[in-house]
Amino acid sequence: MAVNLKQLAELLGLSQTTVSRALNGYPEVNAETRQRVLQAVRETGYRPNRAAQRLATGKAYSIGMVMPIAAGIDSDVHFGEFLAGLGEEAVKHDFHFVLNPSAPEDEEATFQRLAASGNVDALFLAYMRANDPRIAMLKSLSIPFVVHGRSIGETRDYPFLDIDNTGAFYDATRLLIQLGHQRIALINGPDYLTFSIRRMKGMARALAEHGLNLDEALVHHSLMTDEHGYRSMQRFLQQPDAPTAVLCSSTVLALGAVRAINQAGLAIGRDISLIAHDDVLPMLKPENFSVPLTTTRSSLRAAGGRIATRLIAGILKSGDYPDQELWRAELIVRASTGPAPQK
Amino acid sequence: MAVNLKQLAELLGLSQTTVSRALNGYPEVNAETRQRVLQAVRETGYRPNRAAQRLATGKAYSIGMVMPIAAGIDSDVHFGEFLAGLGEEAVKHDFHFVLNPSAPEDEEATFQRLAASGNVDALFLAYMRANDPRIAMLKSLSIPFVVHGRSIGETRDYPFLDIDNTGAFYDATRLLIQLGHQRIALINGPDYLTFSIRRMKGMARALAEHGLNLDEALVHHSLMTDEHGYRSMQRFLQQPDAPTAVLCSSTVLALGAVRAINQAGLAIGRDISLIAHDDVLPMLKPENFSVPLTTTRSSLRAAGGRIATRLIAGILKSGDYPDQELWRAELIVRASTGPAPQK
DNA sequence: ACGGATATCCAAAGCGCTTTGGGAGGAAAG
DNA sequence: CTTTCCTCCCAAAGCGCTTTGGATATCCGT
Repeated sequence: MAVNLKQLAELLGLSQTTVSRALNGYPEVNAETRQRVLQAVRETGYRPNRAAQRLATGKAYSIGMVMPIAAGIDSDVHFGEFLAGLGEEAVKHDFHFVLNPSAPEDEEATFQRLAASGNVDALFLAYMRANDPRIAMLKSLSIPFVVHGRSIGETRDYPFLDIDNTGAFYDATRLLIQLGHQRIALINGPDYLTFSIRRMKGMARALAEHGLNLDEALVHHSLMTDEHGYRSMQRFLQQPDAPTAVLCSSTVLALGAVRAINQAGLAIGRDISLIAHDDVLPMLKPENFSVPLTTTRSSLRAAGGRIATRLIAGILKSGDYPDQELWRAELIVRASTGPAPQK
Repeated sequence: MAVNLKQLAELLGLSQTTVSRALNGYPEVNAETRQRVLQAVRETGYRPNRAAQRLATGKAYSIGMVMPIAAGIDSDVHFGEFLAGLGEEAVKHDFHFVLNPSAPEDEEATFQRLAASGNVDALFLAYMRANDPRIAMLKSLSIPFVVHGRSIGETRDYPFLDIDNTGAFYDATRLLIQLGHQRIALINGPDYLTFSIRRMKGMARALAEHGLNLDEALVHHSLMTDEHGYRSMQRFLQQPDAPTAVLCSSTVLALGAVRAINQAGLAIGRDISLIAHDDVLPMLKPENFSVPLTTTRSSLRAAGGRIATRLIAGILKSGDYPDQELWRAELIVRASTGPAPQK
């Protein structure tokens, strides 16, 4: 049923060469001819055979991903969401995945094997850490890659997509300060991940600008599960001088935090304000919380899609995308923030 | 650097045909010659070019997966773990993935597109529901597939890998009954998934055999997050005639349940017994709970690997695996179970 | 009207593998 | 001593695409 290039060319009375060129956007083909070809493609439903293309071009048409299987990552709620974005976009372009789970200790070997296998045209990297050794490694591998997030402390001369974590939490903190809050807590992600580091920095900066200090007793780092959110919040509330506002690095953490707050008999948005970072997880919408959450929002799925798009465009040399992107998170005010309670 | 078939053949003074046959296990090749070939492969590090193989054989050497993006599935903690198993095994055989996220409503179209694309040799299906319409659909698609789990109510004439959920919870329940428990609660997964249905059935059967009834007030169905585990347990404990034992469909649920129990001031293994199903999630080991958990154990990652193995063997027509497998879960007794408290 | 651009198109050579259709040589059979 | 039959090997034809290296025709200025 499926036609191939040869048949299509015959049908059009053209050579394979011309048809191929028409399809791949080469200039040496008459505009009218190109239209005819495109039309015929539509009518016949012609789809180039990827295997043949791979063989002829040497491209793999697939992107590799080393899936970390360290604790708290592979089973991370956020990971699936990001993956969905990648997959969605990849499938549109008929690209494959090579998913390679790997323990941190043999990550390097895994990357090398993947790059050498010729099975992938590009690699993708996530869960960036400060001074992440993996980026130097990837650079030496001579295979294109894009990083989700960005390292800290290295020259920033590699392609990445990150959100402005510093800015997001700076904005959020400033809002809280403007509302009169002085003691603000932070329930953050793991302390070795760059987004955590930056969010804390953003918060510290906003505080500093208003002559306030970041109280270390009000900062917790942990995996982003709601259990951890719950426990952190509970401990904050038990402190002698409990915070009147709290920032959460994920709505998942916020889920637990909210529970702890309710349990303490406090009212969110009145007794205590809460702002969470919202990765736009479909099953956890901030507007559906009993008290709708004020959030800094940036879709994780969209990020996955964007990275796939860039990776693919890079491989195909189609389209031109910036090499480095920093997305701003929107600060969306809902009911979980309010003026600081008067003593 | 990388050698190809032609070079390898030249090096050996053989034809490509013979080398190819030696490698692919054809009989018409002298045993000694085959050894020489194998030796040369080891020395040169020859790896067949997958693109060329795909083109020549028409096989895709990749397996397709429709990743459901319905609430509570894609971001499921358990999904990543399963995926890791699949990926690990696939990569060993140099197989690719085609990850296709799809909303339930266009799942059918997604499957069809995937099957028709010629980009995958086999499909994989999970999150089985009772009378799942997808298996009839897959059968009509004339593309091999394996199901993780199994449907209920249909003729069971399709390849699957499932664990004996009924048996697992039957065993668990029987143990509790033997320990003197009469009122046993169940914190289960979503009620439309077959594993939930079967686990409840297993529990009911064990109860019935001892003249006990399953009390509907003691059964909750929900997504398997610890939040839900917490809430369910809390509600159970508030009932007038609270249960003395509880079964959880996941250690994630157990996490929440344990929290609720502790909070109620009860001692696990003495005041109340708990048995959870353990999918062997690396970040949530039952032996690391404050009171080590008695569990029914079956590794989700192993299941993923096994399915990949079977799928790949089926495509390569190498090896012979059973078409249908039912794994028994082990009942492992730890400290969270004990005799029912005397009134 | 003519050499040289310019615009369009094509034939054919791969890419690296599998597979078809033999062919040589020796053993078994007649 | 032929004839037949294995056993083991090979040459060559694809698989469906891209790309090189021209062809051919048209158009330009002079």
